[in-house]
Amino acid sequence: MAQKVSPAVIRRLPKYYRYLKELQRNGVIRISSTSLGNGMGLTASQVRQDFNCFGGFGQQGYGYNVEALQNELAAILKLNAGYRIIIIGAGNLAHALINNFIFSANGFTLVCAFDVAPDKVGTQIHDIPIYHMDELEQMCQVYQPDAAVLTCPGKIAGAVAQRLTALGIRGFWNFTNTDLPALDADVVCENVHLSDSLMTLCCCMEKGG
Amino acid sequence: MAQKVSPAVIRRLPKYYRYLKELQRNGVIRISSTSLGNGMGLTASQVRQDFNCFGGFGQQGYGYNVEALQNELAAILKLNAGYRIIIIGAGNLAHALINNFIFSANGFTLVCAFDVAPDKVGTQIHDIPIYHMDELEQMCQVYQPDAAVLTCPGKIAGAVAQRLTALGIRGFWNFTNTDLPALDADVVCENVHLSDSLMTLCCCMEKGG
DNA sequence: TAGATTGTTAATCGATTAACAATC
DNA sequence: TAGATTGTTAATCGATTAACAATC
Repeated sequence: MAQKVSPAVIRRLPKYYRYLKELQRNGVIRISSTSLGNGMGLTASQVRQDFNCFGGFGQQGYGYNVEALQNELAAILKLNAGYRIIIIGAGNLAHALINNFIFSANGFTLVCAFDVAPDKVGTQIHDIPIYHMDELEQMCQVYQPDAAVLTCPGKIAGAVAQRLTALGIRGFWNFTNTDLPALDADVVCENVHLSDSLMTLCCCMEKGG
Repeated sequence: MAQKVSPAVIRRLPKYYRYLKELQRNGVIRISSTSLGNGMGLTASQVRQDFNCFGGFGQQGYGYNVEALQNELAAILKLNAGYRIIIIGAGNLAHALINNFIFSANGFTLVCAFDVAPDKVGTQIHDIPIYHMDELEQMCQVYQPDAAVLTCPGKIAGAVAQRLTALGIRGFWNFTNTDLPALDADVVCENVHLSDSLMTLCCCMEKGG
C-alpha cells in the first residue's frame, strides 16, 4: 500500500473478499478480471486497477488464482490482526451483534461491553461480561482494547469517544445517530447510520403504485 | 428533481436533514452555505450545488432559512410518504430495530414481521405481530406493504426478495451478508452490510500501538 | 445604496473506462 | 508458437471546487 489508496477502492475490498469466498465455496480455482467484473457488476478494468493498487496478484494469460487472491485480500484487510474491541451500550443492538455477528471473521476479538443500567452491569451476554461505565478506565487497562463499538445514546457518543481516545482506542464503529467530533489523525471512525440508510431507501423508492 | 441526481448527492441529503434538525433544536433561524459547509465538513460550493439539484431554496444576501430548508429536505426525502414496511426474520436484529428504531421518522410505517420459528410465530414484538413465512402472500394482501427489511439468513435472501417482488414490494433494506440478485428496474435496494463495514474499519486502522 | 450571499457557469480534480504492449 | 489475460498508460467521464454576475 505504497501510495494512498482511495476510499472508493477500500470500500470495494470487502465485496471482493466476499465474492471470492463464494467462488471458492463453489470450487472455482481461477478467475479472470472479466468474469470477476461480470459477477460483481464492475468492469474488468476497474477490477485490475483496484488490485494493482496493492500489487500484481494475477498472471498474464491465466487470470487470478481464487485462493491466493482471497489470501492477499485478507492480508490487505488485516483480517488476522485480532484487534480487541469493546462495546459501549449493552442494549438490544449490542445484544444482536454479540449473538449473531462474528467479530473474529472481520478482524476483531470482542472482549467486553459497558453500560450503566444496574440490571445489566455484572451480567454476561453470550460470554461477554458487562461492566459499568465507571469502570471504563480500569477495565481498559486490563483488556487493552484497540477499538470500540458505539451503541450508546447519541447524546453521549461524542464525550464517550473522546474519553475512549484518551484510553488509546484508535477505531470506532459508530451506530449512534450522530457524527463524532473531529478525532486525532490516527483514529478512524466507520459510521453505520441506520437512519440515513433508511431515508436513502425512502428517497429512492418510486412513488405511487 | 428534473434531471437525474447523482447518488453522491442523495447520500448527503439525510446528513443535511440531520444537521438542520440540530440547528433548529439550537434555535438557529438562518444559515449560509459557508457556515453549513464548515459545520458539516463540506465546501460552500458543494452545499449550494447540492441544493440546487432540487431548486433554489436560498436567498441572495441572506442564506437559507433553517426551518424552510429542513421542510424542503423532508419533502425530497419523502419522509411523510408513509410507505408500509415489513420485516423478514424476527431474530435479535429485528428485535433491536423494532424496539429502538423509529421507522416513522424515516418515511416508513412498520406493519408486521415474518419468521418460521414456531416459538416466534403468533407472538408480538412491541405491538408488531409475527406471522409465519407460509402466510406471506396472504398477509401481504392484507397489509399491502411497499418495502421489506431483510434480517433473514443470507442463503434465502435472494429467493425471498424475488418472492416479495412478485408481491409488489418495491424497496429492500438488506441486512443480510449477501447482495441481492438483479431486481426489476423500479425496485430499489439499500444494503447495510455490517461485515463490510467492520472490515473497512479494520483495514483503515493503523497497525501497531 | 453597500454588503452579503446565492445560483450558476467554468476550471479542476479524481475516478472509471478503454486501449494495448508485455508476457504467461 | 498462438491465445489469453494481465499490468499499465492514456482517454473519458463525473464530481468537486472556484469564480463571479445576479440580486436580496
